[in-house]
Parts: sequence; structure tokens; C-alpha cells
Amino acid sequence: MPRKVDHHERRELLADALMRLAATRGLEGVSLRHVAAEAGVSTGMVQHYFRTKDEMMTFAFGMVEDRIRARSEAAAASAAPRDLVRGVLLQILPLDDTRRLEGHVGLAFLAYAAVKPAIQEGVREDAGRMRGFIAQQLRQAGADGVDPERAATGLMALVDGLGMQMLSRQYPEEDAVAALDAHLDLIFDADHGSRQ
Amino acid sequence: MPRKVDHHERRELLADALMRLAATRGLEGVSLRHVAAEAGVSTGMVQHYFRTKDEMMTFAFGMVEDRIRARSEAAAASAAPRDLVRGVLLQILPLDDTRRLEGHVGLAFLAYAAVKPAIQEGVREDAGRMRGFIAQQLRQAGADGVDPERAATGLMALVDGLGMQMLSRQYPEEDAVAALDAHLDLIFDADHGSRQ
DNA sequence: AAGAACACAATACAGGTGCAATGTAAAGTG
DNA sequence: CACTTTACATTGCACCTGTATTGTGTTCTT
Repeated sequence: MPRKVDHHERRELLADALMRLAATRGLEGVSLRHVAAEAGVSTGMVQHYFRTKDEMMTFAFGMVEDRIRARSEAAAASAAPRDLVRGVLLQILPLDDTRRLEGHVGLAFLAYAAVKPAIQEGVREDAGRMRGFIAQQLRQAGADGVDPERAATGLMALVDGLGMQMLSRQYPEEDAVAALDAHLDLIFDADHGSRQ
Repeated sequence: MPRKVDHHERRELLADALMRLAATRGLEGVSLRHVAAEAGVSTGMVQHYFRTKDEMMTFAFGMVEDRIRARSEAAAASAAPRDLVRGVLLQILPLDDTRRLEGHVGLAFLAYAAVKPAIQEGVREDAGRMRGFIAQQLRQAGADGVDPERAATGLMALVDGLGMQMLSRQYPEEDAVAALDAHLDLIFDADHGSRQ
């Protein structure tokens, strides 16, 4: 075998360029040539690492998922269940430039996947895993008044919705975090008369 | 003036075709020619009623907003504040074919608007109006333990998130409605020790 | 040294895109 | 009646798209 090149590294380089494009010009601004230009390489090279455009898109979105998951696992180091859940969910909100970028790609890709059933399965799987994790934490925290599965679904939806609205710049970051905290308050204090 | 044609009606006819396309092939499947073909007219006619593609897209999304608002106002006939809020929010969830269609268009357009600041303002305005309405209802309902504005933000985000996840077919309709109801339970029963 | 395996680069191509220009028929107005 | 305004339809154009093909170095193996 000839020159040794780290395939995965190259693909990430290209996917990073794709993300930058998607965040600024939208998914319609993503083409092989644009990605190549943004990455400063030839379109031939892009074709060399991704046989088709769909392959490139799928890889890029998978990368976003992986990064969110990696950060979530890092955030899962906290001890207290509530802080843990909060920390994990905060990884989804676009609170800095990196996550804003990811948010744009995620949103664009979700719209993209909404009409491509083949891709939907991966999304569903990944979201399901995270939902299960949150539910498990809620169970361990013993939030009495709520059904863990249901609450986890609500939390994930809330964060997704908040993130989406933040991307349209509907309100400042603090309001989104405050809304999440308020929701967490409701869940973790839902003792409903269990005090005497 | 010659032949009298209801401009708005024609535009809605074309926008309906656009929605059908966006829901099945995604926003990238929306082109002047495709819309024309779907509506059964010539591309020249499409150009006649929309000078530019952006104008067409903006009109279509505005139509979705109008329809949701119209249904919401109809649903606002209920007396009890909680049922009223619930009824309004349910208009956003894609619980039937019509709303599923609208949901797809809404999602696609939100991703579209995320990179076009000029369009964002309209979205922000519309969402803000609805958020204000919800907050007002919460205030009237006298849900003691919660800040109305914050709770309204949370509710809107929750419903948006639920709707988005439903479009990716992450879980059945009932689960989404159940999650909404669970959230409403938390808000309307948040008396937090206000009982003695 | 020979040759294969690889990493690109360049180019070509068929098809789709938004949009502009132009044409035509009908309906209204004077 | 002539004339203007409107409602389309047709066509053309320059550009961009994804992909296939081919070419060219470079490196590793044998």
C-alpha cells in the first residue's frame, strides 16, 4: 500500500467544511464543489473520500451526533442526578459557537431526514438511546410524581425545541436555560402533596 | 382591467402544491418547474404570480403560519384556560395529515430561515405573539408556582420539539400528547407548598 | 527494478436550476 | 371600434449540479 493517510481524519476535515457551509448558507449551499472550496481541496478529493453526496451528508450528521454524545458522556461525570441530566441536556443547546454550528447542521439534517426514511432510523435510534439514559437517571433520582419515560420524552422535546428556537434567534440564551431550569424544577419537585 | 382572477386564491393553489412537494421530497425538491407540474400549470404561470422563488417560499410559509393561527383562534373558544392552552398547542402538533404536511413545511422552512436573517424576523414576530397569548392565559389561570412568561416559552419549545420528533417518527402520536399533558399537569398543579 | 496500490487532480457530461424575454389570447375600458 | 391591461405559455440562456472517466504522480511491496 502506498502513502499512508488517515481516512477518518480526512473525512472529518471535509465534514467540518460542510458544517461551516450548512451553518452559513444552509443545506442547499452544500455541494461537492463548495465543500471542496471551503476545505481548500479539489472536488476530486471530495469524491475520493465520499463516493456519493448522500454518503458525505450522512457522515457529517453522524459526526455531529458523535460529538454531542462525547460531550454528554463527559458531562455525565457529575454526581447529582439533576445536575447530570441538566449537564447532558445543555450539550444539545446551542450555547456557544461550536454548538451553534452543530445545531444548524442538526436542524438542516433533520429536515433533510424528514423525507428520507432510510436515514430516519439512525436518528430515531440515537435519540432513543439518549431518552433511555435520561429516563434511567430520573428513575434513580426518584422523582416521585412523574413517569420517567414520559418526563424524559418531554425533556428531550423541550431541549430540541429550545435549541431550534434559539437558532431562529427568538430569544436570548439565558431565557432558554431558564426555561430548562424551570422545567427541571417542576420535575424534581413534583412531590404533589407527598409533604404533609 | 381584463380577466378578473383572485390573485390570493391562485397563490394559495400554488403554495398548496409547494407544500405537497416539500412534505414528500423535501425543500430541495421544490423548484419552479416542480411546483408548476404538481399544480398542473405552466412554469410561466408560477413566475407570473411569484416574481422570485424566495417570494414563493415566503408566501407558502406565511400561509402555514396563518392556518395554524386560524385553527388556534378557533380552538380558543374553550372556556377553561387549561383546555384552551392545550387546544391551541395541539394545533401545532402534526396529529393528522393536514398538520403533518404543515409540519414538514414548517420544519423545512425553519431550517431555511435559520440562515436567512431577513426571514427570521417574521418567524420571531409570529412566535412571540403566540407566546404572549399563552403567557396571558397562564396568568389568568393563576398557576401560582410558575412564571407565566417562562412557562409559555417552555410550552412552545416543548410542542415544537415534540412536533419535530414526530416528523422523524420517533414515537407514536399518543406519546407526544401524553408528554404535553404531563407537562400541563406540572404547570397547573405547581402549587409548591401553597397548600398549608 | 517492476509493478501494483493508492491519493488525488482535471475534465467532460447530461441534466436541472432560476430567471428573462417574448408571444398570444382574452377581457376590460374609452 | 381601437387600445390597453392582464393572464398566462413558450422558449432560451447562463449557470450549477452530481457523477463518471481518465490521467498523474507517489509510495509500498516484491
